Amino acid sequence: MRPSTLIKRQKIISAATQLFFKQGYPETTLDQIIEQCGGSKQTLYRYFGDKKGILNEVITQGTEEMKSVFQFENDSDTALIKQLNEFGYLYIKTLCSPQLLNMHRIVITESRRDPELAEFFLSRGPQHFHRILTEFLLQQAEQGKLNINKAPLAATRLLGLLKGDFFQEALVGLPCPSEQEIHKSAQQAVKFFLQGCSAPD
Amino acid sequence: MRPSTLIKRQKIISAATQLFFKQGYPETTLDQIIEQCGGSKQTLYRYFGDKKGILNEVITQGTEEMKSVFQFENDSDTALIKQLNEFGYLYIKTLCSPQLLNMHRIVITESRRDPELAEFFLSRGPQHFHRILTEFLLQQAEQGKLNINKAPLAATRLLGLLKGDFFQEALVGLPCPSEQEIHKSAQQAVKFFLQGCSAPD
DNA sequence: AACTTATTGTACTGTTCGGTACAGTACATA
DNA sequence: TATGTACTGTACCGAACAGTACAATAAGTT
Repeated sequence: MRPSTLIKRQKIISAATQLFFKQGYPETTLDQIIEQCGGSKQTLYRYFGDKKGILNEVITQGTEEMKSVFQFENDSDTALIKQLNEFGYLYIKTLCSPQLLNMHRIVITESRRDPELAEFFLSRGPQHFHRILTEFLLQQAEQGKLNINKAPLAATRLLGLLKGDFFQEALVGLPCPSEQEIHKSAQQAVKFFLQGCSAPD
Repeated sequence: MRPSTLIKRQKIISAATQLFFKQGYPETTLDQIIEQCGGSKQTLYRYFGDKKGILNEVITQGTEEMKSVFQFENDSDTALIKQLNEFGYLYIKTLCSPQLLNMHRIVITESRRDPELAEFFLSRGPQHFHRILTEFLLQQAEQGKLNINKAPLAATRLLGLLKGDFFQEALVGLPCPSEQEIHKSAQQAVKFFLQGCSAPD
């Protein structure tokens, strides 16, 4: 494969990503994609087979980017609550970002036709946050800083509290919360979470 | 308006509801609706104007039904935790029912074109639960059975915990939880909630 | 340069589907 | 039984759009 081919391929994906996330998947026509990135429809079919092939690539790359959003510091000096607050903030912010909201919407719609898409998206996107949070909580519990005996369940609790405030509303198109609101909401949810953890499961 | 007209109208709505919730809104054609309930396309346009007019009616009636799902007993003898457990169970069950999931999906997709649809659906559907829970919590707090000073926020917390386990996954098409799982999940969430309430906001 | 392979642009196909036109039929009311 | 209104069935229109055919052209390779 020529290097120019790879560049072109990436251009198509970028254009498609932009359009899918702005207008939605069924609303975006192949001609629009081409108009944006140049080239010919024929090329598009050569690279991706069909329209859904493009979508798969868009979701793949989109979720890939998400993974780099957050990592817990392995710094045992930083206070637990501070780390959780930071995590909560980034979680809400990411989940309510136009990009992830649109990906969610597309997956919700298209998963009917392609159930694998849903699992793929979930495990790479939202569940990624669950995994790293679980790992962190487990580690904190082992160090005696946190009183939980089922880390995955505890992670679900915290994520639920964090999602609770805005996610459902944002998904149906209500305006996203401001930075300040996200910060405040994350802090309150974390506080509530830690209080809830004070008794055994 | 003749009585037969009302019956016919209702038949169309029922057929549309069934098809929309089974296949989705864009996937359902007007001809399919007619095939199911008899009559003519012309009648359909006479009653509802266009396809979106049918959808509005479907959402209206669908949310209306939901309101009758749950009411707190005004029985101060029944234990708080028992009432919350029952509420939690019905909340998860309703939210993860095929009917409400499909309504959610449709609203998520269509709200782009019709933002009012989202607000309409939210306030009649999901936020209805928030309202009655808030009212109940307020009442319990006044009776000194619960230590909260911001009932709406507390309601958001509990609903977040309840949603947390299954909602996001169910929305993208993963299999719905069993009765048992819902029961267990509701109980655990309620317990966590009450623990979290033990400190002031 | 000669040759091969990848790419482009344009035009086209086939189909789906919301919406309309219209002629004919049931139905209610008087 | 006469008359106007509501309904039905069928056929059609027009637009949108995924996907294809193909001839012309650019880009690599030797």
